[in-house]
Amino acid sequence: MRRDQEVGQLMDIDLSLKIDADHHEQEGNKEGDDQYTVEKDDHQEERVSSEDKEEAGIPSSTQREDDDLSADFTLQYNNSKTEELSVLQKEMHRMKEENKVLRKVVEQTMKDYYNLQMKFAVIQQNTQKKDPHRMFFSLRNSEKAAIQEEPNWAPKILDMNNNQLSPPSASQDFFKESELGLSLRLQSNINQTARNDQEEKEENYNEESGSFKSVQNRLIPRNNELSGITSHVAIPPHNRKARVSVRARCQTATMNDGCQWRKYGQKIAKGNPCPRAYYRCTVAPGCPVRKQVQRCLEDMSILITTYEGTHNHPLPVGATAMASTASAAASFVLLDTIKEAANTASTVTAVAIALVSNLAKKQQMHQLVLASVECSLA
DNA sequence: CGCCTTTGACCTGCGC
DNA sequence: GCGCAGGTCAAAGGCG
Repeated sequence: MRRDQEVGQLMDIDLSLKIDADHHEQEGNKEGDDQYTVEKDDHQEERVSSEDKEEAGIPSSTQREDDDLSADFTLQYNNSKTEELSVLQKEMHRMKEENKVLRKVVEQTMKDYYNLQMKFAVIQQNTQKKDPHRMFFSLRNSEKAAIQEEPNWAPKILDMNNNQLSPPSASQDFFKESELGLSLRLQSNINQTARNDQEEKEENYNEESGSFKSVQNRLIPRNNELSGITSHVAIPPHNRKARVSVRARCQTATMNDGCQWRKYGQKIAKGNPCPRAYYRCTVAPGCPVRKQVQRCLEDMSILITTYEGTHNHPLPVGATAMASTASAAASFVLLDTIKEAANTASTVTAVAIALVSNLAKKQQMHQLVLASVECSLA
């Protein structure tokens, strides 16, 4: 019901976008017409002025020189007006072309949205069949890929969800174009009964062990597959601290997430020569939030940041603004535990999204941030 | 001087 | 119980 409202809101947004685009086009045409009208008016005025001059019937015998000058002036005036008219007509033509392009973009966006809606419905049905507590959704901001991948897109995601790993081909297909892609997933591990028990035990074991390596191993394929943002939030069983890990391309030692951190330790983890740094939140005294930062073994440019705990203070402005994204995403889901986990992940999710946003602004889409958010058990 | 990083020691949980 | 690995503590030193 609430998701329907969200979808409805999205639809409203898209519809308004279309309306706006249409409106713009109309406005553009109207503006063009207006310009044309103005031009016609100018011409009429011009003609009227000429006629007025002719009708004025000024004596010609003694003022031939003045008449010649006046004729030259009128000729120049007409030439400049003609040039101006042609420039304006070109401008109008250009604007019409621009409107066509914009219209296509809007139509593409609408198609994209419609496809996403269909996919969401399919995913919803599948997840409800498999496990009523496992929610899953994906949002994408793209113009072409969604339509191109239409037939197999949702099943791929579901396979990825169930098997943790997905075929490499899926990764290339998923974002084969260097476009901005956003993918956000919420997943509940509570009362999981769909899969066989052994598989569940193994997965829970990996998560419960708190092993960074296990988390990392699960994340690598997923992020290779998504050249955008991947947020994966797994809700721990009751009375467990949510742990959120983020993968992002970052050249600096640590990601700026809006909070203030104090380093309190460093370790060489087994299986990764890169040292793991331990940080504690120092925004407020006694804040229990900690984070671990480590370079990815497979790709040193990727920084893996793992957050643990919930802030006992309001987030700084930068972090708060970014935090809204995951919280909004969490509102899709009714389970409070999922919301809680999303709030835990909110800052880091938002950081990744902000990074992507900045890169997009700078038109550096080929350097898309790879980010992944995952809640595992503490 | 206060805050931060570094780093070795210590604690804890888990598997065997 | 022992060993291993992850996580934390706290002293020492650096920096502004």
